[in-house]
Amino acid sequence: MSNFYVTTPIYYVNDLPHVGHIYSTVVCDTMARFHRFRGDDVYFLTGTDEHGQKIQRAAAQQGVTPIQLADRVVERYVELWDQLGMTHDDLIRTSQERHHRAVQEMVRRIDAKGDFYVARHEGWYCSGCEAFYTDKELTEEKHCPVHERPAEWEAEENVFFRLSKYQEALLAWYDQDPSPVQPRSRRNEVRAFVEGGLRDLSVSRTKVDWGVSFPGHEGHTVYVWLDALTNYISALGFGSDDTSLFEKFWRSEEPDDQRIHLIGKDILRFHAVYWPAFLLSAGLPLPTSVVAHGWWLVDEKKMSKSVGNVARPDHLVEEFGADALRLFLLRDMVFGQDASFSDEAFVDRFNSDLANGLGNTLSRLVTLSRRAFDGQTPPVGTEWDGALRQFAEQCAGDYLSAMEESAFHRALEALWRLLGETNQFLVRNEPWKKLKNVEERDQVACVLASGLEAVRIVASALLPVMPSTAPKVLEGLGAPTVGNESSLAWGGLPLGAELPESPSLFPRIDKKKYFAAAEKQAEASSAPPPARKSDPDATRAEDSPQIDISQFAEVDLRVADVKAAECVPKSKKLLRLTLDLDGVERTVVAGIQQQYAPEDLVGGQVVIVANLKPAKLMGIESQGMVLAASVDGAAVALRPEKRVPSGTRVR
RNA sequence: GGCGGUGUAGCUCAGUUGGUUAGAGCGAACGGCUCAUAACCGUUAGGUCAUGGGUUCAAGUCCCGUCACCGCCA
Repeated sequence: MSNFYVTTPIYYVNDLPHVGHIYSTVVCDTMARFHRFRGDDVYFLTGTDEHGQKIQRAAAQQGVTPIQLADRVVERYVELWDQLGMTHDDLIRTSQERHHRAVQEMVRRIDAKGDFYVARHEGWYCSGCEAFYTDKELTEEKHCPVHERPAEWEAEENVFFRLSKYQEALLAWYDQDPSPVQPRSRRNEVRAFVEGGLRDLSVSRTKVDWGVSFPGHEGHTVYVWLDALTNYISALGFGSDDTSLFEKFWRSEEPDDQRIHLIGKDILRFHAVYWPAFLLSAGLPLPTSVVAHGWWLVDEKKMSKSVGNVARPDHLVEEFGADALRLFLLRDMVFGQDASFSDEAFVDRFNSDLANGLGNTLSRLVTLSRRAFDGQTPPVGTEWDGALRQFAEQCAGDYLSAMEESAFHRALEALWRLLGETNQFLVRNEPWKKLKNVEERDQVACVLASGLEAVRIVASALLPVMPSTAPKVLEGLGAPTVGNESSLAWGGLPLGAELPESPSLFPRIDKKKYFAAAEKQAEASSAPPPARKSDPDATRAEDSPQIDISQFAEVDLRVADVKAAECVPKSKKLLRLTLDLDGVERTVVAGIQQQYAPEDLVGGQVVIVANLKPAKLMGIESQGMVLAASVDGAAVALRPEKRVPSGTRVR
């Protein structure tokens, strides 16, 4: 038995929870449950990242305090994790006092090591990124390359961390075998970055009040990443009076103990470069692995079509249960890679794996056994089928090794291979033809017991993945509803046990009906599709400050005909549109190239803000702005339901 | 521009240290069966393994070039 510590990223409270957050947390929860299943001592942490200028500003805009804003979003996370059956041991919030203390302790340790110095720093600053940019990195208009809004020239006297000092130590760390940075392609990426030379890192801010105050530097707060990363140990009591968890899950040096940070690939650098450097400086152990997973992508094109993405993940949960979503997320993504999220894929997976696979196999076995053995599993003394047993042992072994490698898709594949084999086994033996034949009773018992046993093993292995329905399957088999690794061994099925009438655990989804209904609902509520990335627009409508009608009237919205459209060279996002506005030609640049091809728009109509000050984008003057719903950064253009004269006012 | 990755059946992906007719699941078609949730079982799907060249007795699997997409960096 070893200590197993696993963490999700801490989620920024600027953003409401979406598939990406759900996925990270589901993966960690599954890992945590799997390790408990194996008998490890597990600590599973999730949390929220609440500091920074972005939150400060968003709160000010909404007329609330930062902590009020954070509380509101955290509440949503708590509800969601509850709904999804997450078993985290703690949820750390960076606004908590225990966290502040730990961050300050971290700062003191790094300081004691002599790894801080003060320097004046001047440059283009983007508050969205909370980072400085060089001239070259900005766009021609001095806009932030990420947020595409103006960067501000700022000067600060900052505390710097001697990151460059740790270059060699980091490279040596990456080169351990197995590498602590997973998957391998990510390790290479990080290694290349570090090899290219590290610049010291500015780790204090004077423009941000909403943060951890920097010990010894009045008016400075700690850089958000130094602050945020420390959550992984602050939650364990680092810097507090009680460091028992910290000693056990972070400081222990047992070779089998693990400290795993599961992260999205976008925050790899912070976790694989900055965080280990901070820890090295502070004289603390490093994580044993930093595992980066891919993104769930939403296929925009399918979104409004008859089949595709019409429902949000939370609707899927409401309708089909958290376990179905958990299975889908783990089974349909090759771990580490990107995958596309569509509810068509979800429904297909549900029907083929849960309804037809697990549910139906359970159902046919239970019915047969109840009929043959008077409502019970086959009698005590029944022999097992050797071939099926061997097959099951092979699959269970594959499952275990795949789970250890976080290869969830392969682990699940192994279980469904066993279900497939079980169905073939039944057809080969045709027990239903032998029910009435007394002479063949032993053989029927052997076949049914072995079939039930195979399903029992599958259900036991599913406990970490489908924590609320796997026990129901086990219950349906008359087997114990809890389990550990030894439950995967052949022969655990109670013989001669009462077998409840099989309930339909996973009723097949009628795909046509489902999509017809879902589409109607989507139209009615115009539910936004699942979000993917953090998005400043993802705040709730009721959070926006109110304006009066005259303010609205200042905005001149007009319908315009699209005469021509072309991609802006060298831009991934921008389209140059030539519009006709009541006979007057206008050029408008719109950031919708990823969702619309030029030919999708030409001949149609769009709504524009007609009295917007012209602005140059990629060297083209844009005389207006196309209105579009921003769904997590992806544009859905607003277009009149029917054609109206060009220049018609919108109000 | 530099570095790295990917490109295999309609879809999602496996393909070990190069070796007989390139695989799985899903979807589709046909047949079978009837215990079961219109399920289940069997058969079929004829894919230039992105592309051009090279090494080899033999290459999806190694080498070089090209194209496309993606990631990191500049």
